[in-house]
Amino acid sequence: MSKPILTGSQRHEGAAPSDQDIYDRIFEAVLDRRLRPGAHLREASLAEMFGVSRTKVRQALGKLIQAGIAEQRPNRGTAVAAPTKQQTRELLDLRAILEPALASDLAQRRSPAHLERLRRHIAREDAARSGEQNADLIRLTGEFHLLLAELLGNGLIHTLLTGLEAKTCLSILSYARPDNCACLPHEHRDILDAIADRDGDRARRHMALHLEHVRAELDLEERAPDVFDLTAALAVPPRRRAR
Amino acid sequence: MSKPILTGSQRHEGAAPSDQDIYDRIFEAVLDRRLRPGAHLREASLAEMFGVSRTKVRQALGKLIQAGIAEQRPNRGTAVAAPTKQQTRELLDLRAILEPALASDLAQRRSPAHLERLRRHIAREDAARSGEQNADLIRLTGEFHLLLAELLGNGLIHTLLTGLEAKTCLSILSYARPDNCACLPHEHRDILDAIADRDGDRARRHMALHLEHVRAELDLEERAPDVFDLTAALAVPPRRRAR
DNA sequence: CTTGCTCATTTTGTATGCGAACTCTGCTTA
DNA sequence: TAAGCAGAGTTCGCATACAAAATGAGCAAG
Repeated sequence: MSKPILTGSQRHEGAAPSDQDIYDRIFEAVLDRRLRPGAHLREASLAEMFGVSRTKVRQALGKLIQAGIAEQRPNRGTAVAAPTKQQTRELLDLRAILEPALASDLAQRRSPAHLERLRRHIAREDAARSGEQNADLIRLTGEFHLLLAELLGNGLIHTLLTGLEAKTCLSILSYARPDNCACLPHEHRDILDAIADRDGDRARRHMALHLEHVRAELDLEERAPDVFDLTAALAVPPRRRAR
Repeated sequence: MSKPILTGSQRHEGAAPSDQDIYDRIFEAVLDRRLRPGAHLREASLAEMFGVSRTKVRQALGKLIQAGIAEQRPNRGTAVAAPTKQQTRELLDLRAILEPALASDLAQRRSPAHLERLRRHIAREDAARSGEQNADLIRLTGEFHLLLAELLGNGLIHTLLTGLEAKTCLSILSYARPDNCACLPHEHRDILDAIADRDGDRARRHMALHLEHVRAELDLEERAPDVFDLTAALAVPPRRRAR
């Protein structure tokens, strides 16, 4: 029964974190790619880290499972979800439907304040890219998509997209090709320019193209697992564990 | 400590229901509009009904809250969510983005088996309509939209749409105009016909039109609540309680 | 050297108990 | 008559306790 390692909520230093706080902390860790697919979420460890009982941790884990961020195997605990290739395709299909439409909508109803926030965001992306701050860059490129939803003012879509972004992180960690480069630097800017011009169709096309490139950087082929040579089959583990 | 009133899971008569079973039961009740917005979900009652402890009920409620189907007020328990007009507009905006695209996609890749299932479903809708089985009709018209997602074979979208459908039920119960008629009978058939013709654009347009009609049947105006006459303000309660 | 078994340890799943917050009812007081 | 207060009763929030299941180590047998 040692002191909690992590501080409580953001508000009061001494307040016990709520289950939502625990949920958010784990969620953020997934977004920042510090938690990899398959990572085991042991209840006792989390309870000690946050300074609460397992009951609260369990509620947070239940919500993560509900959101598709974590997976539960009976009597074997909870782990960060490891999406299949099929699930990854479904995820990208959904984003390909949603986000081009969002970009188009925003282009048509944007305000100068919207534009200013988008410009500031892309400036931060550029700064992180030139400064070689890779962790920041990864986070910022994800948040660009969330910013579009936020500027649209639709909280439901923003929440939905936040979950999709987290799942996308897990898919990327699972299936990124070894030679993957980060997002092409100009793609977010192309979308911004189209929005600035109030050109909905162009914004839609650039977003669709951008998402296609994300997909192209993943290896989503369903290879036939007809390998009887155990050594060859198991020599290269499919990136489950943390390095 | 009486015997559970509701039977356990669908599988084994004597098995204790899991939290997912409890979640599903409440979810179905929302879809069937037997649970109205604001209905109180008392933990002890549910625990007794399902023959489990409050702990499991609490997990199910936590997931319902996460899904946006239930709302929690601190120290005052959990209730079925009562969406605001703003949330209802956001919900319909999202469906207006998603579902026309789904209809279009399905039209382009449909198989004869798909068509057969859609036809059978609409036949059941017609039967319920002519037989005056209103409860069945309401359920079936909702399930039509889920069937499209199911036929597309995208489990993520199907899950998403199931949640949106439940929220739509809650919005309809909250804001349906008093003179609302049910869905126009031909609209689902129009969508089916366009899919049968592999006409993606027509399917998209009919779905968009259908969703606009759903929205038109709701009263989503934000009236200024500047009413100081309490009698007039409270004489017509905004349909919270069960009739 | 491998395979199969047993037992201690760890981890999860569920129920129960206790304290805190809220609601409701009835009494007091102006 | 209406407002305010106090008490009991109810319901929720959380931690703890205990039972069931799985993991891993160690040992014995083939």
